[in-house]
Amino acid sequence: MGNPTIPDIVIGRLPIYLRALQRMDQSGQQVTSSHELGEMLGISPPQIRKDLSLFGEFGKQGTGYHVQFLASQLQSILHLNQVWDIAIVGAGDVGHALARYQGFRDRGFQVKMIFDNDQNKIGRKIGEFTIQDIAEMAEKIQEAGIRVAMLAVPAAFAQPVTDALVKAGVKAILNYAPIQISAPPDVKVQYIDPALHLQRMSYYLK
Amino acid sequence: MGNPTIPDIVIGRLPIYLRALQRMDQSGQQVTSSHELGEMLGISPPQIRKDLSLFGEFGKQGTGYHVQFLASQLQSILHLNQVWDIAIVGAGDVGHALARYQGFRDRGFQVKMIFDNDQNKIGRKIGEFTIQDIAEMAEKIQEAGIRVAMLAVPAAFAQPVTDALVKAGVKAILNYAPIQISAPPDVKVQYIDPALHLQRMSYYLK
DNA sequence: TAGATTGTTAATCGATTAACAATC
DNA sequence: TAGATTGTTAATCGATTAACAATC
Repeated sequence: MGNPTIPDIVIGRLPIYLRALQRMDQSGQQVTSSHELGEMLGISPPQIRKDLSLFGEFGKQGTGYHVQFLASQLQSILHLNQVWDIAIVGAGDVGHALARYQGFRDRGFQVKMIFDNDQNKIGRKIGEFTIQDIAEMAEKIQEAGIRVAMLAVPAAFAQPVTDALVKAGVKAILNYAPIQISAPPDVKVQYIDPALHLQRMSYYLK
Repeated sequence: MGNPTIPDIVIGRLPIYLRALQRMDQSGQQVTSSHELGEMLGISPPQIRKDLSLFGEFGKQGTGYHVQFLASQLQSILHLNQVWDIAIVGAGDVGHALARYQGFRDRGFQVKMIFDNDQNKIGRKIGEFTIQDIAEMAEKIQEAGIRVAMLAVPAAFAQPVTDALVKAGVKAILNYAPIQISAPPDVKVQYIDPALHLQRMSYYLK
Protein backbone atom coordinates (compact mmCIF):
# COMPACT_ATOMS: atom_id res chain seq x y z
CA MET A 1 0.00 0.00 0.00
CA GLY A 2 1.24 3.45 -0.80
CA ASN A 3 1.84 5.82 2.06
CA PRO A 4 -0.50 8.73 1.40
CA THR A 5 1.83 11.28 2.98
CA ILE A 6 4.53 10.94 0.33
CA PRO A 7 4.74 14.13 -1.75
CA ASP A 8 3.86 13.62 -5.39
CA ILE A 9 7.07 15.34 -6.42
CA VAL A 10 8.97 12.50 -4.77
CA ILE A 11 6.85 9.90 -6.55
CA GLY A 12 7.77 11.61 -9.78
CA ARG A 13 11.48 11.05 -9.15
CA LEU A 14 11.22 7.36 -8.31
CA PRO A 15 10.76 6.26 -11.94
CA ILE A 16 13.81 8.34 -12.85
CA TYR A 17 15.87 6.52 -10.23
CA LEU A 18 14.48 3.21 -11.42
CA ARG A 19 15.35 3.92 -15.02
CA ALA A 20 18.95 4.71 -14.10
CA LEU A 21 19.22 1.63 -11.89
CA GLN A 22 17.91 -0.62 -14.64
CA ARG A 23 20.49 0.76 -17.03
CA MET A 24 23.20 0.09 -14.46
CA ASP A 25 21.91 -3.41 -13.96
CA GLN A 26 21.90 -4.08 -17.68
CA SER A 27 25.51 -3.02 -17.89
CA GLY A 28 26.40 -5.38 -15.05
CA GLN A 29 26.93 -2.79 -12.34
CA GLN A 30 26.05 -4.20 -8.93
CA VAL A 31 26.46 -1.30 -6.52
CA THR A 32 25.88 2.43 -6.69
CA SER A 33 25.72 5.42 -4.34
CA SER A 34 23.57 8.50 -3.96
CA HIS A 35 26.56 10.45 -5.21
CA GLU A 36 26.88 8.44 -8.41
CA LEU A 37 23.15 8.46 -9.08
CA GLY A 38 23.01 12.17 -8.40
CA GLU A 39 25.89 12.85 -10.75
CA MET A 40 24.17 10.84 -13.46
CA LEU A 41 20.76 12.44 -13.01
CA GLY A 42 21.57 15.98 -11.97
CA ILE A 43 19.87 15.47 -8.61
CA SER A 44 21.64 16.19 -5.30
CA PRO A 45 22.75 13.13 -3.31
CA PRO A 46 20.91 14.15 -0.12
CA GLN A 47 17.76 14.59 -2.19
CA ILE A 48 18.03 11.03 -3.42
CA ARG A 49 18.77 9.65 0.05
CA LYS A 50 15.87 11.58 1.55
CA ASP A 51 13.46 10.42 -1.14
CA LEU A 52 14.43 6.78 -0.67
CA SER A 53 14.36 7.03 3.12
CA LEU A 54 10.67 7.86 2.94
CA PHE A 55 10.08 4.25 1.94
CA GLY A 56 12.65 2.38 3.97
CA GLU A 57 16.34 1.80 4.48
CA PHE A 58 17.68 0.40 1.26
CA GLY A 59 21.37 1.21 1.52
CA LYS A 60 24.42 0.25 3.54
CA GLN A 61 26.64 2.85 5.18
CA GLY A 62 30.05 2.91 3.60
CA THR A 63 28.90 0.88 0.61
CA GLY A 64 25.87 2.47 -1.01
CA TYR A 65 22.95 0.73 -2.68
CA HIS A 66 22.77 -2.72 -4.25
CA VAL A 67 21.50 -1.92 -7.75
CA GLN A 68 19.23 -4.91 -8.27
CA PHE A 69 17.83 -4.78 -4.77
CA LEU A 70 17.01 -1.08 -4.92
CA ALA A 71 15.52 -1.46 -8.39
CA SER A 72 13.24 -4.24 -7.22
CA GLN A 73 12.20 -2.22 -4.17
CA LEU A 74 11.31 0.74 -6.36
CA GLN A 75 9.39 -1.51 -8.73
CA SER A 76 7.44 -2.78 -5.79
CA ILE A 77 6.74 0.71 -4.45
CA LEU A 78 5.56 1.84 -7.87
CA HIS A 79 3.37 -1.26 -8.31
CA LEU A 80 5.45 -2.44 -11.21
CA ASN A 81 5.64 -6.03 -10.07
CA GLN A 82 2.80 -6.66 -12.41
CA VAL A 83 2.31 -5.74 -16.05
CA TRP A 84 -0.42 -3.16 -16.51
CA ASP A 85 -2.56 -3.47 -19.62
CA ILE A 86 -3.07 -0.31 -21.64
CA ALA A 87 -5.73 0.84 -24.07
CA ILE A 88 -4.80 3.39 -26.71
CA VAL A 89 -7.52 5.72 -27.97
CA GLY A 90 -6.81 7.31 -31.33
CA ALA A 91 -5.07 5.54 -34.20
CA GLY A 92 -3.46 8.52 -35.87
CA ASP A 93 0.29 9.00 -36.09
CA VAL A 94 0.74 9.29 -32.35
CA GLY A 95 -1.48 6.30 -31.53
CA HIS A 96 0.34 4.38 -34.22
CA ALA A 97 3.77 5.14 -32.76
CA LEU A 98 2.57 4.27 -29.26
CA ALA A 99 1.08 0.97 -30.43
CA ARG A 100 4.38 -0.02 -31.97
CA TYR A 101 6.64 1.36 -29.24
CA GLN A 102 8.77 -1.44 -27.82
CA GLY A 103 9.78 0.40 -24.65
CA PHE A 104 6.72 -0.27 -22.50
CA ARG A 105 7.00 -3.99 -21.89
CA ASP A 106 10.23 -3.86 -19.89
CA ARG A 107 8.89 -1.08 -17.79
CA GLY A 108 5.65 -2.57 -16.56
CA PHE A 109 3.14 -1.83 -19.29
CA GLN A 110 1.67 -3.59 -22.27
CA VAL A 111 -0.59 -2.25 -24.97
CA LYS A 112 -3.67 -4.45 -25.27
CA MET A 113 -6.06 -2.62 -27.56
CA ILE A 114 -6.42 0.44 -29.75
CA PHE A 115 -9.58 2.31 -30.71
CA ASP A 116 -10.56 4.89 -33.27
CA ASN A 117 -13.80 6.39 -34.54
CA ASP A 118 -12.77 6.49 -38.20
CA GLN A 119 -14.59 3.80 -40.19
CA ASN A 120 -11.67 3.68 -42.62
CA LYS A 121 -9.29 2.73 -39.85
CA ILE A 122 -11.48 0.31 -37.91
CA GLY A 123 -10.51 -3.26 -38.73
CA ARG A 124 -7.06 -2.34 -40.01
CA LYS A 125 -4.04 -3.67 -38.19
CA ILE A 126 -1.17 -1.94 -36.40
CA GLY A 127 1.42 -4.58 -35.68
CA GLU A 128 -0.47 -7.29 -33.81
CA PHE A 129 -3.44 -5.07 -32.97
CA THR A 130 -6.64 -4.58 -34.90
CA ILE A 131 -8.05 -1.08 -34.64
CA GLN A 132 -11.40 -1.35 -32.90
CA ASP A 133 -14.49 0.81 -33.03
CA ILE A 134 -14.53 3.44 -30.30
CA ALA A 135 -18.24 2.68 -29.89
CA GLU A 136 -17.21 -0.60 -28.29
CA MET A 137 -14.47 0.95 -26.17
CA ALA A 138 -16.20 1.15 -22.80
CA GLU A 139 -17.40 -2.44 -23.03
CA LYS A 140 -14.04 -3.85 -24.15
CA ILE A 141 -12.09 -1.93 -21.51
CA GLN A 142 -14.45 -3.01 -18.76
CA GLU A 143 -14.36 -6.64 -19.86
CA ALA A 144 -10.58 -6.66 -19.90
CA GLY A 145 -10.35 -4.80 -16.59
CA ILE A 146 -8.04 -2.20 -18.08
CA ARG A 147 -7.07 0.64 -15.75
CA VAL A 148 -4.59 2.59 -17.85
CA ALA A 149 -5.22 4.46 -21.10
CA MET A 150 -3.25 6.63 -23.47
CA LEU A 151 -5.21 9.36 -25.19
CA ALA A 152 -4.11 10.30 -28.70
CA VAL A 153 -7.20 11.94 -30.15
CA PRO A 154 -7.76 15.51 -31.39
CA ALA A 155 -8.21 18.11 -28.64
CA ALA A 156 -11.94 18.42 -29.31
CA PHE A 157 -12.49 14.76 -28.44
CA ALA A 158 -10.26 14.58 -25.40
CA GLN A 159 -12.88 15.43 -22.77
CA PRO A 160 -15.73 13.21 -24.02
CA VAL A 161 -13.33 10.30 -24.49
CA THR A 162 -11.97 10.90 -20.99
CA ASP A 163 -15.48 10.79 -19.58
CA ALA A 164 -16.08 7.48 -21.33
CA LEU A 165 -12.77 6.05 -20.07
CA VAL A 166 -13.57 7.09 -16.51
CA LYS A 167 -16.98 5.45 -16.74
CA ALA A 168 -15.31 2.29 -18.00
CA GLY A 169 -13.12 2.15 -14.90
CA VAL A 170 -9.85 3.65 -16.15
CA LYS A 171 -7.80 5.18 -13.32
CA ALA A 172 -4.74 6.52 -15.12
CA ILE A 173 -4.71 8.50 -18.34
CA LEU A 174 -1.71 9.67 -20.30
CA ASN A 175 -3.04 12.49 -22.43
CA TYR A 176 -1.31 13.41 -25.70
CA ALA A 177 -4.06 15.81 -26.74
CA PRO A 178 -2.92 19.42 -26.31
CA ILE A 179 -5.67 20.32 -23.87
CA GLN A 180 -6.35 20.15 -20.16
CA ILE A 181 -8.91 17.47 -19.28
CA SER A 182 -10.89 17.05 -16.11
CA ALA A 183 -11.38 13.79 -14.28
CA PRO A 184 -12.39 12.71 -10.75
CA PRO A 185 -9.64 12.94 -8.09
CA ASP A 186 -9.12 9.18 -8.01
CA VAL A 187 -8.25 9.22 -11.71
CA LYS A 188 -4.66 10.31 -12.34
CA VAL A 189 -3.87 12.27 -15.48
CA GLN A 190 -0.47 13.00 -16.96
CA TYR A 191 0.21 15.16 -19.98
CA ILE A 192 2.58 14.93 -22.91
CA ASP A 193 2.65 17.89 -25.26
CA PRO A 194 5.90 18.31 -27.17
CA ALA A 195 5.08 21.87 -28.18
CA LEU A 196 4.85 22.84 -24.51
CA HIS A 197 8.41 21.62 -23.95
CA LEU A 198 9.67 23.38 -27.05
CA GLN A 199 8.03 26.64 -26.02
CA ARG A 200 9.54 26.40 -22.59
CA MET A 201 12.99 26.10 -24.12
CA SER A 202 12.49 28.85 -26.69
CA TYR A 203 12.27 31.36 -23.82
CA TYR A 204 15.98 30.81 -23.38
CA LEU A 205 16.82 31.07 -27.08
CA LYS A 206 18.15 34.38 -28.28
CA MET B 1 15.51 39.94 -23.67
CA GLY B 2 14.62 37.45 -21.00
CA ASN B 3 14.96 38.54 -17.40
CA PRO B 4 17.43 36.05 -15.92
CA THR B 5 15.88 36.18 -12.45
CA ILE B 6 12.60 34.54 -13.51
CA PRO B 7 12.32 31.07 -11.95
CA ASP B 8 12.27 28.28 -14.49
CA ILE B 9 9.13 26.87 -12.90
CA VAL B 10 7.32 30.06 -13.89
CA ILE B 11 8.66 29.81 -17.45
CA GLY B 12 7.24 26.30 -17.54
CA ARG B 13 3.74 27.59 -16.82
CA LEU B 14 3.72 30.32 -19.45
CA PRO B 15 3.19 27.92 -22.38
CA ILE B 16 0.29 26.37 -20.46
CA TYR B 17 -1.31 29.79 -20.09
CA LEU B 18 -0.64 30.51 -23.74
CA ARG B 19 -2.24 27.27 -24.87
CA ALA B 20 -5.41 28.02 -22.89
CA LEU B 21 -5.54 31.59 -24.20
CA GLN B 22 -5.19 30.45 -27.79
CA ARG B 23 -8.06 28.03 -27.33
CA MET B 24 -10.17 30.85 -25.89
CA ASP B 25 -9.23 33.07 -28.80
CA GLN B 26 -10.16 30.39 -31.31
CA SER B 27 -13.56 30.06 -29.71
CA GLY B 28 -14.06 33.80 -29.94
CA GLN B 29 -13.63 34.65 -26.26
CA GLN B 30 -12.18 38.13 -25.82
CA VAL B 31 -11.66 38.53 -22.09
CA THR B 32 -10.67 36.21 -19.25
CA SER B 33 -9.62 36.42 -15.63
CA SER B 34 -7.07 34.76 -13.40
CA HIS B 35 -10.00 33.01 -11.77
CA GLU B 36 -11.30 31.55 -15.02
CA LEU B 37 -7.83 30.54 -16.22
CA GLY B 38 -7.08 29.00 -12.85
CA GLU B 39 -10.32 27.05 -12.87
CA MET B 40 -9.53 25.74 -16.34
CA LEU B 41 -5.94 24.81 -15.59
CA GLY B 42 -6.03 23.75 -11.96
CA ILE B 43 -3.70 26.59 -10.98
CA SER B 44 -4.56 29.11 -8.27
CA PRO B 45 -5.56 32.58 -9.45
CA PRO B 46 -2.92 34.40 -7.36
CA GLN B 47 -0.29 32.08 -8.81
CA ILE B 48 -1.28 33.11 -12.31
CA ARG B 49 -1.37 36.81 -11.44
CA LYS B 50 2.01 36.59 -9.75
CA ASP B 51 3.57 34.74 -12.66
CA LEU B 52 2.30 37.29 -15.16
CA SER B 53 3.26 40.25 -12.99
CA LEU B 54 6.90 39.19 -13.24
CA PHE B 55 6.79 40.31 -16.85
CA GLY B 56 4.54 43.35 -16.72
CA GLU B 57 1.01 44.55 -16.08
CA PHE B 58 -1.19 42.86 -18.63
CA GLY B 59 -4.61 43.07 -17.00
CA LYS B 60 -7.21 45.64 -16.00
CA GLN B 61 -8.64 45.80 -12.50
CA GLY B 62 -12.27 44.86 -12.49
CA THR B 63 -12.10 43.43 -15.99
CA GLY B 64 -9.37 40.84 -16.24
CA TYR B 65 -7.14 40.10 -19.22
CA HIS B 66 -7.75 40.71 -22.88
CA VAL B 67 -7.22 37.26 -24.39
CA GLN B 68 -5.52 38.23 -27.64
CA PHE B 69 -3.34 40.84 -26.00
CA LEU B 70 -2.14 38.55 -23.23
CA ALA B 71 -1.53 35.74 -25.72
CA SER B 72 0.59 37.99 -27.90
CA GLN B 73 2.53 39.21 -24.88
CA LEU B 74 3.25 35.64 -23.82
CA GLN B 75 4.30 34.73 -27.34
CA SER B 76 6.70 37.61 -27.29
CA ILE B 77 8.12 36.67 -23.88
CA LEU B 78 8.61 33.08 -25.04
CA HIS B 79 10.23 34.22 -28.31
CA LEU B 80 7.41 32.76 -30.33
CA ASN B 81 7.04 35.73 -32.62
CA GLN B 82 9.18 33.83 -35.02
CA VAL B 83 8.93 30.26 -36.30
CA TRP B 84 11.78 28.10 -35.06
CA ASP B 85 13.10 25.48 -37.44
CA ILE B 86 13.52 21.99 -36.04
CA ALA B 87 15.67 19.03 -37.00
CA ILE B 88 14.49 15.54 -36.09
CA VAL B 89 17.11 12.88 -35.47
CA GLY B 90 15.85 9.32 -35.81
CA ALA B 91 13.29 8.18 -38.36
CA GLY B 92 11.72 5.33 -36.42
CA ASP B 93 8.10 5.34 -35.31
CA VAL B 94 8.56 8.29 -32.99
CA GLY B 95 10.53 10.37 -35.50
CA HIS B 96 7.92 9.47 -38.08
CA ALA B 97 5.04 10.65 -35.90
CA LEU B 98 6.90 13.85 -35.03
CA ALA B 99 7.65 14.58 -38.68
CA ARG B 100 3.99 14.28 -39.55
CA TYR B 101 2.62 16.02 -36.46
CA GLN B 102 0.52 19.02 -37.51
CA GLY B 103 0.53 20.67 -34.10
CA PHE B 104 3.87 22.46 -34.23
CA ARG B 105 3.29 25.09 -36.86
CA ASP B 106 0.64 27.03 -34.96
CA ARG B 107 2.77 27.02 -31.89
CA GLY B 108 5.99 28.47 -33.20
CA PHE B 109 7.88 25.51 -34.63
CA GLN B 110 8.38 23.90 -37.98
CA VAL B 111 10.13 20.66 -38.82
CA LYS B 112 12.75 21.30 -41.49
CA MET B 113 14.77 18.08 -41.76
CA ILE B 114 14.99 14.52 -40.49
CA PHE B 115 18.04 12.30 -40.18
CA ASP B 116 18.73 8.61 -39.67
CA ASN B 117 21.77 6.36 -39.87
CA ASP B 118 19.92 3.43 -41.48
CA GLN B 119 20.90 3.11 -45.13
CA ASN B 120 17.51 1.53 -45.85
CA LYS B 121 15.73 4.64 -44.60
CA ILE B 122 18.00 7.31 -46.06
CA GLY B 123 16.43 8.78 -49.20
CA ARG B 124 12.92 7.63 -48.34
CA LYS B 125 10.25 10.23 -47.75
CA ILE B 126 8.11 11.08 -44.75
CA GLY B 127 5.46 13.48 -45.94
CA GLU B 128 7.37 16.29 -47.59
CA PHE B 129 10.71 15.38 -46.00
CA THR B 130 13.41 13.12 -47.37
CA ILE B 131 15.27 11.19 -44.69
CA GLN B 132 18.87 12.36 -44.77
CA ASP B 133 22.09 10.65 -43.77
CA ILE B 134 23.06 11.40 -40.19
CA ALA B 135 26.65 11.71 -41.43
CA GLU B 136 25.62 14.99 -43.03
CA MET B 137 23.64 16.18 -40.04
CA ALA B 138 26.11 18.63 -38.48
CA GLU B 139 26.78 20.30 -41.80
CA LYS B 140 23.12 20.58 -42.77
CA ILE B 141 22.07 21.92 -39.37
CA GLN B 142 24.83 24.48 -39.34
CA GLU B 143 24.06 25.64 -42.86
CA ALA B 144 20.39 26.07 -42.02
CA GLY B 145 21.17 27.76 -38.70
CA ILE B 146 18.90 25.36 -36.84
CA ARG B 147 18.85 25.80 -33.05
CA VAL B 148 16.20 23.27 -32.02
CA ALA B 149 16.31 19.48 -32.36
CA MET B 150 14.13 16.56 -31.38
CA LEU B 151 15.96 13.38 -30.50
CA ALA B 152 14.21 10.12 -31.35
CA VAL B 153 17.07 7.64 -31.47
CA PRO B 154 17.76 4.54 -29.34
CA ALA B 155 19.14 5.27 -25.87
CA ALA B 156 22.62 4.10 -26.82
CA PHE B 157 22.93 6.80 -29.49
CA ALA B 158 21.42 9.65 -27.50
CA GLN B 159 24.66 11.00 -26.02
CA PRO B 160 26.85 10.88 -29.15
CA VAL B 161 24.08 12.43 -31.23
CA THR B 162 23.64 15.12 -28.58
CA ASP B 163 27.33 15.91 -28.73
CA ALA B 164 27.11 16.28 -32.49
CA LEU B 165 24.03 18.50 -32.23
CA VAL B 166 25.74 20.74 -29.69
CA LYS B 167 28.77 21.08 -31.94
CA ALA B 168 26.48 22.02 -34.80
CA GLY B 169 25.06 24.89 -32.76
CA VAL B 170 21.81 23.43 -31.46
CA LYS B 171 20.67 25.14 -28.23
CA ALA B 172 17.46 23.28 -27.39
CA ILE B 173 16.94 19.52 -27.47
CA LEU B 174 13.73 17.63 -26.87
CA ASN B 175 14.87 14.13 -25.99
CA TYR B 176 12.57 11.16 -26.58
CA ALA B 177 15.30 8.61 -25.79
CA PRO B 178 14.72 7.08 -22.34
CA ILE B 179 18.05 8.23 -20.96
CA GLN B 180 19.54 11.28 -19.30
CA ILE B 181 21.88 13.20 -21.60
CA SER B 182 24.46 15.79 -20.72
CA ALA B 183 24.96 19.05 -22.54
CA PRO B 184 26.59 22.42 -21.77
CA PRO B 185 24.59 24.79 -19.56
CA ASP B 186 23.64 27.05 -22.45
CA VAL B 187 21.95 24.11 -24.18
CA LYS B 188 18.48 23.43 -22.81
CA VAL B 189 17.24 19.85 -22.69
CA GLN B 190 13.72 18.63 -22.10
CA TYR B 191 12.62 15.03 -21.79
CA ILE B 192 9.63 13.06 -22.97
CA ASP B 193 9.41 9.47 -21.77
CA PRO B 194 5.87 8.08 -21.68
CA ALA B 195 6.89 5.13 -19.49
CA LEU B 196 8.05 7.58 -16.81
CA HIS B 197 4.61 9.16 -16.71
CA LEU B 198 2.89 5.79 -16.63
CA GLN B 199 5.09 4.60 -13.79
CA ARG B 200 4.40 7.73 -11.84
CA MET B 201 0.68 7.05 -12.10
CA SER B 202 0.91 3.35 -11.32
CA TYR B 203 2.08 4.26 -7.81
CA TYR B 204 -1.49 5.38 -7.17
CA LEU B 205 -3.10 2.30 -8.71
CA LYS B 206 -4.26 -0.37 -6.32
C1' DT C 1 41.14 0.13 11.37
C1' DA C 2 40.30 4.05 8.12
C1' DG C 3 37.47 5.55 4.63
C1' DA C 4 33.14 5.88 2.76
C1' DT C 5 28.37 6.46 2.65
C1' DT C 6 23.92 6.11 4.62
C1' DG C 7 19.80 7.99 7.12
C1' DT C 8 18.13 11.97 9.33
C1' DT C 9 17.79 16.43 11.68
C1' DA C 10 17.94 21.22 11.53
C1' DA C 11 18.59 25.15 8.69
C1' DT C 12 17.85 27.27 4.48
C1' DC C 13 15.79 28.29 0.50
C1' DG C 14 12.14 29.03 -2.70
C1' DA C 15 7.45 28.71 -4.09
C1' DT C 16 2.60 29.32 -3.05
C1' DT C 17 -1.19 31.56 -1.03
C1' DA C 18 -3.90 34.86 1.80
C1' DA C 19 -5.18 39.26 1.99
C1' DC C 20 -6.06 43.77 0.49
C1' DA C 21 -5.29 48.46 -1.43
C1' DA C 22 -5.76 50.25 -5.90
C1' DT C 23 -8.65 51.01 -9.59
C1' DC C 24 -11.24 49.84 -13.74
C1' DT D 1 -21.52 54.17 -7.97
C1' DA D 2 -21.00 49.15 -6.73
C1' DG D 3 -18.87 45.12 -8.04
C1' DA D 4 -15.10 42.86 -9.76
C1' DT D 5 -10.45 41.88 -10.46
C1' DT D 6 -5.72 43.15 -10.74
C1' DG D 7 -0.94 43.64 -8.86
C1' DT D 8 1.67 43.04 -4.81
C1' DT D 9 3.09 42.42 0.00
C1' DA D 10 3.52 39.61 3.88
C1' DA D 11 2.75 35.15 5.75
C1' DT D 12 2.74 30.43 5.09
C1' DC D 13 3.94 26.34 3.35
C1' DG D 14 6.81 22.86 1.43
C1' DA D 15 10.97 21.30 -0.67
C1' DT D 16 15.96 21.20 -0.75
C1' DT D 17 20.37 21.12 1.27
C1' DA D 18 24.04 21.25 4.83
C1' DA D 19 25.85 18.78 8.23
C1' DC D 20 26.92 14.92 10.94
C1' DA D 21 26.29 10.80 13.96
C1' DA D 22 25.90 6.10 12.96
C1' DT D 23 27.91 2.27 10.98
C1' DC D 24 29.30 -0.78 7.26
